[in-house]
Amino acid sequence: MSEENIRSQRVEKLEELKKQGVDVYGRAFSKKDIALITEGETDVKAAGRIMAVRKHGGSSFLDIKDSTGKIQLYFKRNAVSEAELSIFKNLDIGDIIGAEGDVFRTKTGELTIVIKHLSILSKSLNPLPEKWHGLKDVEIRFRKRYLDLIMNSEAKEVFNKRVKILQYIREFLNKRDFIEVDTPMMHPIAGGADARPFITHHNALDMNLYLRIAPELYLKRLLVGNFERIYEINRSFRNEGISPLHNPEFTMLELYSAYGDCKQMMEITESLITMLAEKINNGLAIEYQKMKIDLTLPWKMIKWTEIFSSLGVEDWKDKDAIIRKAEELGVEITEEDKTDKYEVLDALFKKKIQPNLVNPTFIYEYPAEVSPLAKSCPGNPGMTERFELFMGGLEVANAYSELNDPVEQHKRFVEALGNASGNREKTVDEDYVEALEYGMPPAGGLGIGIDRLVMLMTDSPSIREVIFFPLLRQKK
RNA sequence: GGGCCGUUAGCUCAACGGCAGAGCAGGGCACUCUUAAUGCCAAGGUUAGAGGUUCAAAUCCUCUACGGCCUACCA
Repeated sequence: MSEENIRSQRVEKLEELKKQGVDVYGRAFSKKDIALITEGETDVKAAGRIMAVRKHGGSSFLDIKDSTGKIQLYFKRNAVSEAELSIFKNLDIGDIIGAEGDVFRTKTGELTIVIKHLSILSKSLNPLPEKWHGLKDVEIRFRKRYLDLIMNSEAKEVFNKRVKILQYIREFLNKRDFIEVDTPMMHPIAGGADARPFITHHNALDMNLYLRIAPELYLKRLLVGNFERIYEINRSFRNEGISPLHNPEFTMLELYSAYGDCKQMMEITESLITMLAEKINNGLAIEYQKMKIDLTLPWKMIKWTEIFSSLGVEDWKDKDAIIRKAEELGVEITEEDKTDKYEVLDALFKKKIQPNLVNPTFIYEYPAEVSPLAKSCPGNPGMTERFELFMGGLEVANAYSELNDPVEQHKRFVEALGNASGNREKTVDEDYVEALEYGMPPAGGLGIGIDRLVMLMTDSPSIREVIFFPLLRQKK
């Protein structure tokens, strides 16, 4: 049976019902959530999508599902009106119906509503995927996520958890007197991260704009404006490769606490993530892709420079020594990367260290040259008060004491222009520096990748599994 | 960007050089406590698309599209 034939058969049923005066795409229906329905209730109204039908002549059973659960309906031909019998005859799996009746248990113990009244609330013209095996084709799962959500309870569960994680984060931060703000997503200068931006154009103003790659510089302008504890759960956009860890648009939490610092951010990170693990996974032991992760506090801390000395690099500033070590360890370095010691260090770290960071680990004190927005360590201007958090081999957070010295900031921006790796367009955000010149309080700032956090909390191997509609090429 | 793998009915999968098949869904018939309901009947295909090799191609080759993984890129 071709798809077109199935559809036209269903259209015929729809026309048949319309002819009988049935409103096939119904109206408001005050239903009780299926999960709340209990044995013995009378005249209960339930509504949902038909997931299965088992007909036995005059007696039939239907399974319907709403957002809270699934329940069986018992349809007896002689218990309803002629009009309702006609509706029943023209039903298909996938249709959304409303039913009213009494609740009992069948011989086999299944909670069931005997239908007294039946209405159709939405006719489904396309067939649902197979009831037993569900929908497996990943391409269809991502392109038609609604089908994935209808058919695969694991997928639904992942997104339920995502929703809750966002909700718990807001509760947590609000309780700590942070307020949620929203800042522009269209920036005249792309700043706050080193990433290739998407470019767009405003016609009336005839100006190019960049979709934000990070909200950081706007949030810190708010610190200048006397907002002291702020956060934004933001969508940011980076015009780079797509991978199981990267989607062009992704969700990040950024928060800033005036008069705080890097250390305070560490405490918030630990409290926030352990709180989430306890609420989402009922404890501090989680499993990610067969890795057992223990979130028990305190978390491990490793100084950034120690990573490299532990690998046997005596002086991390000695580029040739690092390259030699990388080659010795079998880490391939492209010729282009060899021109920049941070690229080599980064390659070494990503290949040899990061995969082993299973239990949460703070790597701290990063070089200023790769941290242009972070405050230097006292007495050690080359290094910054900054950490990144890794767990399950994934980078999940990045935080620092915010650089609030405008002269120093300007200098760092200019230096970053020179260091700009690859073919990034770089511009010094003079407007941001000017804001700092009015005085920004010392502050701690923290960024957490929400998508990756959701991956960890739901044991999802790919970022596409935790984003409702991941970007895919257009289907031709 | 490069490499490897995949794409067969609406869905889940067989067939792997010799007539393209099954289960589910859909249609018909029977059946008033079933739950992957059951039994019987009938239907459903440009094997992702294009080209090539061959007596013969879903199957081998080339290209294209889309997807997945790896890699590259990535503060």
